[in-house]
Amino acid sequence: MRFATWNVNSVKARLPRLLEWLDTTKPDVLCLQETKVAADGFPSDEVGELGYGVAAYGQGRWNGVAILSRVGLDDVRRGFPGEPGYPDPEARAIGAVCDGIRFISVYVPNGRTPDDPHYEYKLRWLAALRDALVPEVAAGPVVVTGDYNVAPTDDDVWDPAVFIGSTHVTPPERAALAAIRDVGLTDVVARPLKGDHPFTYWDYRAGMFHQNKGMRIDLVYASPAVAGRVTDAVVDREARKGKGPSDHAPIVVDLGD
DNA sequence: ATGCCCCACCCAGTGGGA
Repeated sequence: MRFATWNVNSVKARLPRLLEWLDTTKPDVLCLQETKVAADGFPSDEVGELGYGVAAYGQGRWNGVAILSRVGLDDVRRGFPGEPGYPDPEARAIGAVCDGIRFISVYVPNGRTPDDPHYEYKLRWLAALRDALVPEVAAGPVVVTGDYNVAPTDDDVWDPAVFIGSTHVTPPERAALAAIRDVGLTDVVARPLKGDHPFTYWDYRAGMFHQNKGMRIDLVYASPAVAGRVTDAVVDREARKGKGPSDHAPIVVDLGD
């Protein structure tokens, strides 16, 4: 099985790139984030022509997550028990069982700045996700993947000095990630196609991609039954090139039997 | 060259992203 995660930064703006990528990469399951579209506006027909079913959770202009699968989409769940809102619920998590594995596509709140109320919201959201994952990990194979908006270590940003005082690297955010791993999930670190760091995000501005000044903030957290099947994991930086890319690259993971 | 910000709102400039 091949699965992937991709923050597409608007599924409508990215549709030509998404369809081309699906046609060449052929993942069985794709977890999407920042679809930025209500569920009834999702381009289900277009991806359906490539053989994919869709489970989408969207709210319009902001956020939005989805799972595409050509190996089934069972027991779809939007959000999770105890998920906080700001104050209303936001479309940041969707789960479904595909070929025996529960995939959960997550778009963690950005946090903005450490003194912003959105930062505290981000920490509450991560803590609630951790609690909600305990029974999921006990229930069966699970993959929790998406845009976590946290760089797990200083090696996961292009220059730690630049990020002092910023979100994405603070000890409480990293502790929240560690607490999620501690429920029994492994960080499946992808290999980079270029350079030493498997960055997944590069700012559109100032030629950051071309200088490989990126961050590893898109993560694949897998339970032991899945992590033990991983034969390859790669950041597809080719998808960050060319005309009209997302600012995030997909991560593609292959599983053996 | 991989090549120097983009998205949705909806037409103009604004808020959000990380």
